[in-house]
Amino acid sequence: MVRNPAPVDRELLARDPVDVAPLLLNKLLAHGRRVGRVVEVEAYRGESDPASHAYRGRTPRNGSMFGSPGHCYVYFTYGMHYCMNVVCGPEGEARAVLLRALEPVGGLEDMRAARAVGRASVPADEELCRGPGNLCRALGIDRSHDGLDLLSTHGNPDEGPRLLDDGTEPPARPARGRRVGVRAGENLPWRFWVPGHASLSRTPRALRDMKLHDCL
DNA sequence: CTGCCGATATACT
DNA sequence: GTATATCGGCAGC
Repeated sequence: MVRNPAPVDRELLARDPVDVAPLLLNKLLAHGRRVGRVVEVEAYRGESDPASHAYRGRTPRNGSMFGSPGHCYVYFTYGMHYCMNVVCGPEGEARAVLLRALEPVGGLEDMRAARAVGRASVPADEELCRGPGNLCRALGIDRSHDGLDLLSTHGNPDEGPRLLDDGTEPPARPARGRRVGVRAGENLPWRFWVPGHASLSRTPRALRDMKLHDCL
């Protein structure tokens, strides 16, 4: 039974991202009419994680990761892509969960239009939010949203990205494995996903086969 | 399906 | 100058 979507509980996020990450699976990310269900995430452990943007401390780019749980960290990378994180706890330790893939569930027309720009063809529905850069493109998320609170409307219900819970439970046994595209800390099993989902990000076969184990 | 390559801004050595 | 929490197009299965 699916309830009316409500903001994700901030207490859920105010913990270590390795614990929070699998609990974000099946939550919703909404931006205006565009809505996607989270199916793949990665945890980054701030200044104690060599793969984290916060490993060498605070900079103008990563400042929002040092903010409070429930806010977002949006960064620009490879000269052309935005990626989005949910800031976790403990407060001020720059820990966060990267959203890597969503299943499109609303506003598909707007997603297709956004993803078609500069491309030869419109992606298939299951590919619209497949990958951390693609999901930001599909939902229209960029650096202007960096640092915003994902759990509060601030009186503007139609402005900014939101993290919602419609009552769908996280998978009982999420898949777990190494993170994608990182060198430092490459063996840490801090990526979590919905097993077998059609909208998972494209990852090298080596990484998929390196799936360590299922958990929970 | 898989892998390789180039695009292109920003951070860091 | 080098690396990067990436992606699309294309070649070869």
